Amino acid sequence: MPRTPSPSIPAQNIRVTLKDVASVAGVSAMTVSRVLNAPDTISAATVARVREAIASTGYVPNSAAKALRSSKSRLIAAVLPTLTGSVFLDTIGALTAALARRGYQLMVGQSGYSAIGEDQLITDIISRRPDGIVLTGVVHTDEGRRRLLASGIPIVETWDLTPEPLDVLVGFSHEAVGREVSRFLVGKGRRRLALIGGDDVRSKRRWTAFAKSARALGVPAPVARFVSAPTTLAHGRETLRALLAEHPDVDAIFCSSDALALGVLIEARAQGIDVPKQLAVIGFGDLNFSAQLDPALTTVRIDGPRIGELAAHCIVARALGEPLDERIIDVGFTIVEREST
Amino acid sequence: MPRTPSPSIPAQNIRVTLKDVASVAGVSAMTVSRVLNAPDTISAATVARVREAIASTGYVPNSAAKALRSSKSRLIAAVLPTLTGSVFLDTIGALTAALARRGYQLMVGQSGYSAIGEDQLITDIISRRPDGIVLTGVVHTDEGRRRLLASGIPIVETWDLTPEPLDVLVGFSHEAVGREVSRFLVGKGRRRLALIGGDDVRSKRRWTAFAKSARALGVPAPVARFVSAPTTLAHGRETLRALLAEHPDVDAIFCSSDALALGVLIEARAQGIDVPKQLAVIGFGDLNFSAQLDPALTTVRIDGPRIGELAAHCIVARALGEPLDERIIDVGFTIVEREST
DNA sequence: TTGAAAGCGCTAACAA
DNA sequence: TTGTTAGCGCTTTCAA
Repeated sequence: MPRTPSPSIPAQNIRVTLKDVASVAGVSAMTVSRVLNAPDTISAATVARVREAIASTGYVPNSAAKALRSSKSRLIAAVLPTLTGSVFLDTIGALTAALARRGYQLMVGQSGYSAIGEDQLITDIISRRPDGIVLTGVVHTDEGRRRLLASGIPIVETWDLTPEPLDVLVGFSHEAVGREVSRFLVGKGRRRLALIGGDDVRSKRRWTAFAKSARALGVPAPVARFVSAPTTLAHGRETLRALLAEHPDVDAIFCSSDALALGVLIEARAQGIDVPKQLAVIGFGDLNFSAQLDPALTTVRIDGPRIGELAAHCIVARALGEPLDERIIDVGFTIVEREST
Repeated sequence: MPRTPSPSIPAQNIRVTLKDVASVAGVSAMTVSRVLNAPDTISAATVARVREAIASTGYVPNSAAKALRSSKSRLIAAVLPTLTGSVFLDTIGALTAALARRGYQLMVGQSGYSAIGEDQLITDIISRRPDGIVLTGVVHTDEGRRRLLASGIPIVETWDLTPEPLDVLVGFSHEAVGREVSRFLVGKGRRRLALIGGDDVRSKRRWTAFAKSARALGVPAPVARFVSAPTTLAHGRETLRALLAEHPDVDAIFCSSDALALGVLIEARAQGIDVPKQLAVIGFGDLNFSAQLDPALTTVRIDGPRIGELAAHCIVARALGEPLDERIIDVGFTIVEREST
């Protein structure tokens, strides 16, 4: 019978309640509650006695009861397209850690890359009455935005500087990225620019600014190819092949992800194309392998963990009704120049 | 005042309760509850009337009240070391999706690679009264295991075939991986084996079996280098350099992750070492870029999403008190042979 | 097929 | 500093 708890385990039972602790300690339930939530208001002797009772009974508070009574769930919901291979992972990881430090738990919802199921997801989230919702790289249907807003739950959007945020926003301007990358490439003497991106809204916004800026700088109109998200190395290889077949004179490529860029690098080598001499390649994301590639990959770096930490700060402040210095935080980005351009 | 909800938004309010819906529909609260949870027991006409009232009021159930009364939270907690760069991501992603399909939400806890804070994490998790807990790649302190068990909450461990599972287990044998990889390499004529791994328990278990099997096959004792988790490409480069400096005759390397293996590949190329002629390289994880590398990387493939789906199946079955066919599920692994060996 | 009463475990509000 | 009362929103149980 290896699964029977050994007798050394205290009589911990999931059904131990505040009342049980109270009667063991010889105080009222309210006093136990105060020891847990505001020990300063209770005499040291009582606190000690109650703490002992808690330990001996193995009491663990019931968050559902707490949430029901106090209307505070200490739960934050995060919505992102998918967990798998996501550029948002560092953000979500940092968010989880920063929230845990503040006594909040994270609930994860994957919206997928389509709007299907989003409605159900939103209902599920609202039904938990989280103290806040962090949206990451998610574009909502109007209906979804409306329901989220109507719920009255504080919302922080991240990874995007939209013109009309729902409430608080922590991100950067994808337009600025597109513009600066095209300036950077043209500044390096490139004239036939191209972009390979995912078919998501953020990538499209970078493209629009990229193309517009290139034209303003007097070089020929760039060309673009879009692949279905999430973007992979294989996409990069295939798309470079197709792109060069049609536009052999392209001399610079902006890839929507470092994975795509790695694919481009590999395909270029396979075709005997010299990077950066014949072709400049710049990625997006600065994954941990990018600096180590040969040639080392020039890329756009976003401080994902910082976004997560700021989002945690903002959403907790909003949840507690504290004032926020700014409603829109631009974390910016950096073009990390390496060997591939 | 752009933040004031537009008047077209229905009077959705987070404070709409079952009672409100009931009075709008002209029925009792209990009837509304039944329409939501067991519509078959209610007449079609009443169902329609209640559904209308729900829509017009914008009612969203309160999970905390539901959980408190019914002792069912429809919440599953997942514990993993870290979200960032984790080999478990596909598993967690699939788990989240599979649970959502069954009406369950996922709560994420990061235990870190140390035991610090694990105790607090466990308390936080138990206090939510999740219907189940999925443990992924986490080795617990005895105290932690005891408290988890004492909580009475169903537990599924994943990614590991430990000799004494807490309850249900979905994983594979790290010993078998180590053994098979050494057999594979020796079968290819290699004799001076080496391993580069993370300093986690699973990696160490693979190493022990790898070394033992190699000796049994009559080749010299393999050498190993361990780096702090999570493993990166940079670790791979550095460690290969150090390893070859000391053991220049090594002719095969088993890396604990494909990221490490990529680093080894890059460093080998930088040093003018021919892979696979002079050095065979095998990774672990089969990341999406591994097949595209040059040379394409031989690696050990684990079906991460399958583990997540099976874990979802098991934990939900346990939560509902349904019988389970097996308590230990071995998903196995595959050595995917490519160009690097 | 529907309703009424009770209470899940906790804390806000008030009282002592 | 501590206790009492009431009730958060829902579902279990019993009754009709």
